[in-house]
This record gives sequence, C-alpha cells and structure tokens, in this order.
Amino acid sequence: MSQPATHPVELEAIKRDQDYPRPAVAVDLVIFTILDADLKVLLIDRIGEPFAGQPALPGGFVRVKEPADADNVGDQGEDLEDAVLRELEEETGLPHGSVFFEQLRTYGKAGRDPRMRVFSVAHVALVRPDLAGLAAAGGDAKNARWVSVRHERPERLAFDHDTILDDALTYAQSRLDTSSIAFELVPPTFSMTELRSVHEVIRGEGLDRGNFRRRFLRMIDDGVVEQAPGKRITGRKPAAVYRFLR
Amino acid sequence: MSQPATHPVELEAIKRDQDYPRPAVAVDLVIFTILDADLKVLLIDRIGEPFAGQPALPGGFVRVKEPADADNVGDQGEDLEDAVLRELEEETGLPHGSVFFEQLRTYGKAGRDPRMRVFSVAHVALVRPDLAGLAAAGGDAKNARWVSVRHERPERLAFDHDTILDDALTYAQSRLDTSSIAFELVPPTFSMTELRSVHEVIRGEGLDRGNFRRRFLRMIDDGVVEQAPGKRITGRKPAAVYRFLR
DNA sequence: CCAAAAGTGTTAACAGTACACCCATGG
DNA sequence: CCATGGGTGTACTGTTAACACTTTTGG
Repeated sequence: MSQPATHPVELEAIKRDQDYPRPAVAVDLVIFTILDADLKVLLIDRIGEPFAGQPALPGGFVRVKEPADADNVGDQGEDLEDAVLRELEEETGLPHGSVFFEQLRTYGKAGRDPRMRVFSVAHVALVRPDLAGLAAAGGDAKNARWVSVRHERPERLAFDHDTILDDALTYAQSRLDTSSIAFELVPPTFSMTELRSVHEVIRGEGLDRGNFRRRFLRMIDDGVVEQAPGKRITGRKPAAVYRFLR
Repeated sequence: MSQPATHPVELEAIKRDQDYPRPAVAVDLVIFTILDADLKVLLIDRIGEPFAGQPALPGGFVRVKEPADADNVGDQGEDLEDAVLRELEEETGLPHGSVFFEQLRTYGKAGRDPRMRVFSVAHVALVRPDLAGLAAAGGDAKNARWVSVRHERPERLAFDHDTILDDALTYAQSRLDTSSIAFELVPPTFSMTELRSVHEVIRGEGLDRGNFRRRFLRMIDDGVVEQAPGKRITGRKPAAVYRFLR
C-alpha cells in the first residue's frame, strides 16, 4: 500500500466506471437428468461463430438495461436468477419452477470467448426423469439433446465448457450427501432402489443395498422422507414408495 | 420450446450482443484473519456515493479491455483471478501469492448497486495471522481495518454485503473439515492448539482437546502434516510444532 | 420352481463424544 | 506449589462396510 494523501483509489475507480469498456455476463447451464439408469447432460450444437457446429452447454446473456436515471430508478434488467429461469425454459421447454438449479461458479478468464469479454455464471440444473422426456423434444437448429456424460461425451465442447462440465459433475457428487439434490432426480414418489440408483449413477459406482436402506430409514426417522400410499410395481416384487418432505 | 424454422435464437443473441447495454463486473472480497483468538474481517469505509461513509467489503471492478480486433486478438484485459490478486494486494498490501483465496459465488440481483448494473463475484480470502499485522496498516481515507465478525460487526454494510459476509462465514465453516483452509490461518509452523483455535474460532464453539488431538494424529498418519523441528514456547509447557504438507 | 429384486440381520472396524488423569513449565 | 496448558487413556456410542439370509413376486 503506498497511497498519497488524496483519494487516488477512488478517483481511479470513478475513472474506470466511466471509461473502461464493459464486459458481457452470460449464464451457462449444466442440465442433468437420469434416463435409463445413466447420467445425461443437455447439449446443443453451436450455430454461429465461434465454435460453429461444435457441441456446447446451453446458455445465454443476461438481459441488462441502461443505468437508472432519475425517472427510471431500479430497472436494470432481469435478475441473475431470472436469466437462469428464462434460459431453462427456453432450452428445456419445461415451465418455471419445475426445474431445480443452483449456482456453480463464475468463469472469467480473458479470452474464453474470442468475440468479446464474457463472464459466465455457470449453474447446475436437475430435471426429474419423468419430465425429461418432454424436454428437448423439438428438433430445432440447435439440436438440443440428452447426452450420456460417461458413455457418449463429445471429445471437445465449445469455449471452456469441458471444464465447466467437469466441475459440475464434481459439484453434484460432493453435494449428494449434504443436500437434497438426489430428490430432484426422482419422480415425486419413488422407491428406495430408485433413489439409490440416482446416487449410484452420480457417484459412478454401486452402493450396498442394505447399507443404503439403513441410511434411508434414518431419513424417515429424521422426517426427511415419508412413506407414500401405493407400491411401485416393476415386474418383480413390488416396492414401497416414499415422498420427499421439502 | 416453440421456435420457427430459421434461427431466431441465434439472431436474437447477435442482436443482444450488439444492442443491449453492458453491465460491470466487480470482485468483492471477504478477507478473514484471526487475531487475539477472534475471527476478523477486513472492512473499509465507502468514500463516494452510494452508501458514502458506510462500512463495506473491499472490492473493485475487473479491468476489461475492448473487444479484440484483427491485430489485437486475445487482449481482453485481466483474468478474474488476476483482478482478485490485484485487489488483494491493494487492500492488504501483502505480496501476490501470500494470501489464499477461493471464489464464493456471484451476486447479480438487479438494483444491488443503484448506479448501474453490477455483478459481483465474491471471494473468500484468508490471511495468516503472522502477516495480518502488516496488512491494512496504512490509515488512508478508506480506513481499512480488521473488525471482529462476532463482537464488533457493524449494524449494516453497504450494498448486499451483509448477505455476502453471512454466506462467506457459512462457507468457511462448511469447508473446515473438507479442505485445507484451516492451515491458511496459522503460521507456517504451528502447534496443535493453534490449529484447534482456528477451528474453534471459525465454528464459534469450543472443541475437546483430546478428540481434536486424535483427529490431528490421523492427519499425520495420512501425510497431511508432519512434525517440524523446535517447540512453541508460550509461557507454559512448550508444545510440539507441525507443518502442513501442501 | 427359479431368477430377481425387496426386505432384514449380523458382525467387525472405525470414528465421534465425553470424560478423567498425569506431566511439564513459569511464575 | 500451583495454575495452566500439553499430552494421554478410556469407556460408550454411533456409523460405516461387507456380506449373508429370507421373502415376494412374475414368468
């Protein structure tokens, strides 16, 4: 710290505010679902440059409005979260609120988008498998599709989306036991095996039935889940179904 | 999803890129240290409007350059991380690399800065107590100072910095047992009690000496720490000192 | 009746909790 | 010699992990 007596830091800051060029801020989405006991991510194909034709994570720019003036205080455009909700609906076709999401982190390396300076606030979204069929059905030019993360992941995604996808996967794994994200990947009522399958697919390894069952029973004791009426009839012995208590 | 046959999404994006106003991107820093067995955060006083004179977290805008043109491809300004390093040095006076930091999350509600649309990428930084004395010594206009998070926290911080500070504290607590952050808050060599004190101060509650010791011994077994030569002589019985193996 | 998945039990190892006790040191 | 904190032991409880057994169903 070697600042003269005046306020050079603040003067500098004011100068920056007015003179420096502005970046763009985008949201990128890592939208997971589970289909056929396999973890899938929603990918699109890029249409324009750069990376035209390459697979990429869906996303878009946050819609920002002009700085507030006297008679227009406070309208600075959409909230970051609203941008996510808007993009989620655009990409999946699913209604607001039916898709769970959390912020992952922000990627801000210079040059990550060659067109201009873009900060991307990445989010992880989870689509229940009973809704995933509805999503991404439209075969528009972007070719939105579910891709198996482990078995048909493309060589190379556009921008730094490979890194983002890796981080998202690590994030989901680390939050499996400390959050309720697993419940976002099962239907409203589910059997123990269905929930266990979610854990297995995200962790990428099998789990002991008996041990998972005891953890599950503790969740019932703790009031996290409760048994729901009915049974899941899936060819073999019918299983009890449960429901998550938000 | 109801897109006509052409590429309206991409056209829309191009239009936005050119026509929509741009936001600013800032980094805000929650800089923690431990002094006198008390968790401290570095606060400044705001100089200009808005919130002039109010305490706030230190931070500043990321320096962005004009979009690349033909002979200037790739110079889009500083990386997000570089902005953090620069601000950390400006605010603490400590050299690059001597302060640990991690990204917390991004705050992007419209109106959070009344001047203009600002996205703030908040970071948590940890200053070793043996360096904290050097930091923030200069009594410049911003009045940077260490403030006890639990005992002298101001009523109200500028912007949404109250939320950011709360989130940072929760983050530090949640990462105590699953990361090496505790080692960033002790000198290069430290006694068991010094490390335990870090845990206690961040968690806000006492820990059993014997139990902490056993966890510590496991860390030695796991090769996370090793004993260092010398003893810590602190008035009472000298304690063995250890060093963290990155 | 048989394969497959549901549902249950058993055991050893390990980790967390709450103590109690002795030891070394500086004042 | 005593208060303080370092260093150690221990008994209890809870959790994890591996695995074996029984039950219920559809084909």
